[in-house]
Amino acid sequence: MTEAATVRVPGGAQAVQRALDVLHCFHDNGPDLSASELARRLELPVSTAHRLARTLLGAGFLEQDARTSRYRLGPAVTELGRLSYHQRGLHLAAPELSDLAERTGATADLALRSGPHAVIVAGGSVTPKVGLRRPLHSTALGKVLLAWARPGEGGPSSLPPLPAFTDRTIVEPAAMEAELARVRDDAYALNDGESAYGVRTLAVPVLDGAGHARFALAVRATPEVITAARTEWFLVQARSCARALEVLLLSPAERRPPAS
Amino acid sequence: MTEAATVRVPGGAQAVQRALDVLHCFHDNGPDLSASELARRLELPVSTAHRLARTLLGAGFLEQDARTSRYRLGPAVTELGRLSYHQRGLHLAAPELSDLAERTGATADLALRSGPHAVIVAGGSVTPKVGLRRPLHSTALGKVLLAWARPGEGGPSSLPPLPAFTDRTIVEPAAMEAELARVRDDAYALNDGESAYGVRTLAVPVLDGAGHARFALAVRATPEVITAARTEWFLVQARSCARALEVLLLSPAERRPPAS
DNA sequence: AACTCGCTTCCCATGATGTGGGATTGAGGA
DNA sequence: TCCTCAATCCCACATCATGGGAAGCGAGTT
Repeated sequence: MTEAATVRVPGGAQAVQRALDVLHCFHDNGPDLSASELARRLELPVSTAHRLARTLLGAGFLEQDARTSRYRLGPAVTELGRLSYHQRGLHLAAPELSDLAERTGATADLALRSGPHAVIVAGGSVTPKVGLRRPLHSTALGKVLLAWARPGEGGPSSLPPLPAFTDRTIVEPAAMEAELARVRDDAYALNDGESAYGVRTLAVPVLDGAGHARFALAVRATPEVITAARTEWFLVQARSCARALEVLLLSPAERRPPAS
Repeated sequence: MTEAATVRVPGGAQAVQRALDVLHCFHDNGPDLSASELARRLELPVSTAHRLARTLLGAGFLEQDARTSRYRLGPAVTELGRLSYHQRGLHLAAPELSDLAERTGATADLALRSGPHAVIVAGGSVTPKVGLRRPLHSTALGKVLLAWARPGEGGPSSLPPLPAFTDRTIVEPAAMEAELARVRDDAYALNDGESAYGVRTLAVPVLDGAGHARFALAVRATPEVITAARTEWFLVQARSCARALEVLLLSPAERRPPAS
C-alpha cells in the first residue's frame, strides 16, 4: 500500500511530489515520525527521506523534537492552515453547526473533499472529530461529495480500492454508481452501518451555483435516535443548516440563486 | 526584496524549497494568485512557477478557480492545518483566551514563532486577528519570542532588515539586544506604539521546562486602558493565563516544575 | 473586425540538481 | 563491552527539474 493519495502529474515534479507526500504522511501515522520511519512509509531510501525532511524543516513545515529528533508538523503548517481556514470562512460555520447539533441532539460535521478523502473541517459536537479523514465510498459525507463531485476532482471511477469495513460496505463500482444515482435523486445520502455498526449518518450537500458540492454536512447518531420515521425531520433540519452555510461560506458570485 | 523567509539549506532541495516558497507566498499577497503573479513575486520564470503550482495542485495543496484559473490554498492545507492545530492543543487555548479577554477588557492573542515572524494562532477578541503575521522586532509578542528563543531558531542576529513602522520602532541591533535583556529581566515585553500608534501591548511567555518560549501571550488595548498604574494588574492576569496555558498546551515531560 | 496585450499551457534540449548507496558517528540495549 | 539501529554526511552518476520558446485563448482597444 503505497501512498498514492495524490494524483501523479506527468510534468517534472518528483522532488516536490515526494516532499508533499512526507507531509501527507502525518495524518495517517502518529503525530511524530522519525526520518527512517518516513522512509519506510514512503518506500524511499533513508537518505532521500532525510533530505526532504531537512528541507521541510528549514521552511518551517516540519519541526524537530530537540531530544528525540523526530519530526512533527511545523509552525508554517499551523499558520497556513489558520489562514486557509479563515479564507474559506469556516470559522463562520462553527456556530451554525453547534446550533444544528443542539437542535437535533446529534453530532453535526462539515467536511470538504481532499483528493480521495472526505475531511471533517468543522464540527458541532462536544468531542469534535475535526481533522479526521474518512474514505469517500463508505461514508455519507463521502457519498455526497462524490454524487455532486466538482468536475476535475474525479468521480467514483478514481477510487480503485474500496475496502470493506462492515458487510454493508458498498464495494462494487456498479453498486456504487447506483447508490450515487439514488443519492442525487433523494438529495441526501444515508450511511447505515457501512463504516461502523451502530452508527447512522445522514448527509446533504452544500451546493454552489454550478450545482456542485463544495461541502458536505452530516448529522450522525445511533439508529435509535435517527429512526426511519424521524429521518424526514432530520433532513429538514440539515437542509436548513446547509442553506445557511451556502450563504455564509460562498461568495455571492459562486452562490446559487435563492429561489432555485 | 526576495522571499527569503525560509532558511536556505545547503543540501539538495531547490525544487522543494521553491514549492514551499509558493505556499508561503499566500500570506503576504492576496488570497488568490495567478501563475504569472507567483512567478513575479518569487522571481522565477513563468514556466517554472506554473509547473510548481500544478504539482501543488495535484497534491491538493493548492486549488484552482474554475473560471479565472487563479490559485488559492487547497484542501490539503486546511486539513493539515486543522490536524497540527489540534496536535498542538490550541483548541484548548481558546476558552482561556476568551476568559482573559473578558476579565481584562483587552484583546488577548496567542502567538508562536514561525521563522522570522510571530504568528497569532488563537485569539480571545471579538474580531480575532488569527493567522496574522507580525514582525518579531516591533511587537511585544515578537520580543518575547526572541528573548526566550529556543536554540536553533536563531536569535535577534538573524533579522537583518528591521524596518521602522513608527519613530519608536527599535531598529539598532544593539538597542534590540538591550531591550531583550530588559524583557528577560522584567519577564514581560511592552510595545508602546512601536508598530502602530495608539496601541499598547503587554506580552508574556509560555515557557517550557528548558526555559524557552513555546508561545507568547499578549494583552492589547489603547494606552487609556492599559495605564502605567494598571500595568502590574494586567501582568498578573496575563501571567496567570500563561501558567494555565503551560499546563494545557505542554505535555508533562516538556512542562517546567510547578514550583519554579 | 482586426489588432494587441497578457496570460495559461505545452514542448524539449540542456546540464544543473536531486538521487541513493555507503561510510561515519552516536545513542541505547543486551 | 559489544551489538544494533538511527541520524547524518558524502560524492559520483544520470535522472530530473529547468526555462526559453511558441502555440492557443480571451479580453479590452482602436
